[in-house]
Amino acid sequence: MSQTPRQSAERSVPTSADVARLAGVSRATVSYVLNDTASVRISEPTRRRVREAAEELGYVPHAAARSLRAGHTRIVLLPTAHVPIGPLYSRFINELQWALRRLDYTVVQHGSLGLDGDAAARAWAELRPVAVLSLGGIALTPQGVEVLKRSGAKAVITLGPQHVDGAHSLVVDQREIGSRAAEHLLERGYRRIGVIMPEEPGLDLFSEPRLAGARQTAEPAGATVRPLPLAYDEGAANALAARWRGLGLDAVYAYNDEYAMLLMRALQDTGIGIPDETAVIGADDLLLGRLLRPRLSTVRIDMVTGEHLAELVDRVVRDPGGAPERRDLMGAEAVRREST
Amino acid sequence: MSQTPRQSAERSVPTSADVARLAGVSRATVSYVLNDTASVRISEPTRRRVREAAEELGYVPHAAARSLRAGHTRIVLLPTAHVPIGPLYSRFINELQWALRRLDYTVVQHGSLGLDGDAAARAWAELRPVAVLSLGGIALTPQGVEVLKRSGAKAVITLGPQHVDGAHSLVVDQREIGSRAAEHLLERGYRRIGVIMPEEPGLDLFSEPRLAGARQTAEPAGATVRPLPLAYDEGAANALAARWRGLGLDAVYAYNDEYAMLLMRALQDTGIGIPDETAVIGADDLLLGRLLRPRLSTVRIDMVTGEHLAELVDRVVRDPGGAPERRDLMGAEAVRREST
DNA sequence: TTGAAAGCGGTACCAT
DNA sequence: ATGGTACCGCTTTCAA
Repeated sequence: MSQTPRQSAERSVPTSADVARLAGVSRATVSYVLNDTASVRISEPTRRRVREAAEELGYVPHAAARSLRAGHTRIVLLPTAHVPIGPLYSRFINELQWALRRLDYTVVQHGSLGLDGDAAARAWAELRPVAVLSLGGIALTPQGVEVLKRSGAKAVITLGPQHVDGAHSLVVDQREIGSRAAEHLLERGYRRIGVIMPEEPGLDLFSEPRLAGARQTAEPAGATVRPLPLAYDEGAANALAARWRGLGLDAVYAYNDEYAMLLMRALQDTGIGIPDETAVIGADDLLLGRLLRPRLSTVRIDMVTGEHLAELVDRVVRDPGGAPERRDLMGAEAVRREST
Repeated sequence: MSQTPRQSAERSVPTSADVARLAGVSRATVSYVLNDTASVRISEPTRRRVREAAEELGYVPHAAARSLRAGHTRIVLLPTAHVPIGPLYSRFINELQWALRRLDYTVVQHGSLGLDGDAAARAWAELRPVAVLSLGGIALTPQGVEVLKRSGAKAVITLGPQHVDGAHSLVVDQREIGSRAAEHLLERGYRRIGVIMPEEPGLDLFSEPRLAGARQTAEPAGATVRPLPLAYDEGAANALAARWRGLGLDAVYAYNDEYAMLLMRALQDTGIGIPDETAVIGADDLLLGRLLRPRLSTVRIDMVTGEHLAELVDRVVRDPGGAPERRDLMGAEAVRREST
């Protein structure tokens, strides 16, 4: 009774050598059996002995040792931005992770903690990822790409506003969204357009190009575009609403549906009629927009799905030389409801 | 011109041996210099030569080789549930990741893809994580914990509804939330309480205990509690609203603010007065609740922060024998606005 | 101050 | 059908 109750108290992690010893075979044989190596025939009794020994010891292979020997990993590195960005985006990331898991990759999220692009790339390269998938906002320079590729990355894929030299870069242009919003407002006859610019740090990566898109579309048509900074907070919205009439705007593109809801409420509380006095359009087509009164017009964004992107990663990993994808990654389309 | 333009075209990843060769020193010296090993003095000229050689070759150490040698990793494994669960939760996860990064851990998200608890634990153990942090909903059995600990995990921490044998488990009780909501409704004099149960798969992990909490509090006080399944979708909400009066309820706890908004809109469209005919309370204290009319009463949830949890992980890793944390991890408090 | 060498845990080639 | 063994890249005694 005073003895070790179970072998589970053993303090050492069993290795394949332990399994081999217990089964009375060599480490090679253990490896063959446990990996079902096709190129070698092992007798059924031996297989059983090995399996039982492994089971009994609770043997678990050591991923690092394995990939050291193999010379490559199945790690897909996902550099992560610090800011959490909306329900749409986090759903996308989640989807992506699961799709990658399903393809048997190990997903490593890796924030770069204020390291500059190249130092970050070096830190990532230490893990010898087979692929790096950089999703917007993360600096990745051509040199960084070089480092990663030299360290064995088969696929370096960026998803962002511009092409990155050396990487397989999917250009997703946020300007499209602002452009569709502006286009819609113009069609409805509005000419003095405000554009909400979230003050939350990190979002400028999205808001700036959206503003630019709105400008590109509106200004040539003779409309004016005015950026309006706004924090995601009731007080800020009320303050903006209080000076609204002085701004002389007849419409506003509110970055996304959440900011639109915030602003719309403040405007309504100030007695500003929507859409009569000011039209409001959001983006993302969230359910909440349909629940507002008036129902919120919005820009629906069709992003590439996580599944699709995971497949792309896999394809590039298998055939790094393949031609870069050139599909459109994002479609955007205005949806008229009642607020415009 | 037809030659290799830069050394970057070399196909092999430089190792510390390459650096040693170029610097004219041994691999040991390279290791000493690059790691600033304190226990050994290397002359300044040598240091420089090594550093320059490393720089020139673009040397990046191999994390797997290092941790194989070291016998341990800095990996914190985060088993991930498939379902994305609300803005609060994803913010929490994000915070946690960053806090762990700041403490120099490598965060690996790992979905278990339909493996059962023990098989999943085995898969996780392959990575030899120094810590495993299981956040609710992920099955982790006592045997799984054993496997992980034997594989070298210093900390196996679970955050969930119940204690897991062998793990350092932080019990966070979702019932508290339902209980606070019910308590608030009772205080305001309501007695026939509906509880919205999201139909989205995965959320039952949260909604069931919240319902149980509401029951525990309401029924002893002579109130009735009626669960009401609802999909996150306008049509479903309208259908529920259409049969609302037949249900004979005077109040409803709507799982969280988002479902509350959905339901409230449908009830209002049906001409049901809030709170006069039916009171509504949500949970999570999202901004959107304050933007509704009437303003939405809610249950504010004070979860442990990501930073705090990361510190706990670090503490347990450093001192695995330490006494289990016993702080309350979640506070919940009803916030009255206008909908109750 | 520096170098030689053992060894971490697997895998796969070459013998037997 | 199985075993011996070199090797993946790095760290860390131990000697010189």
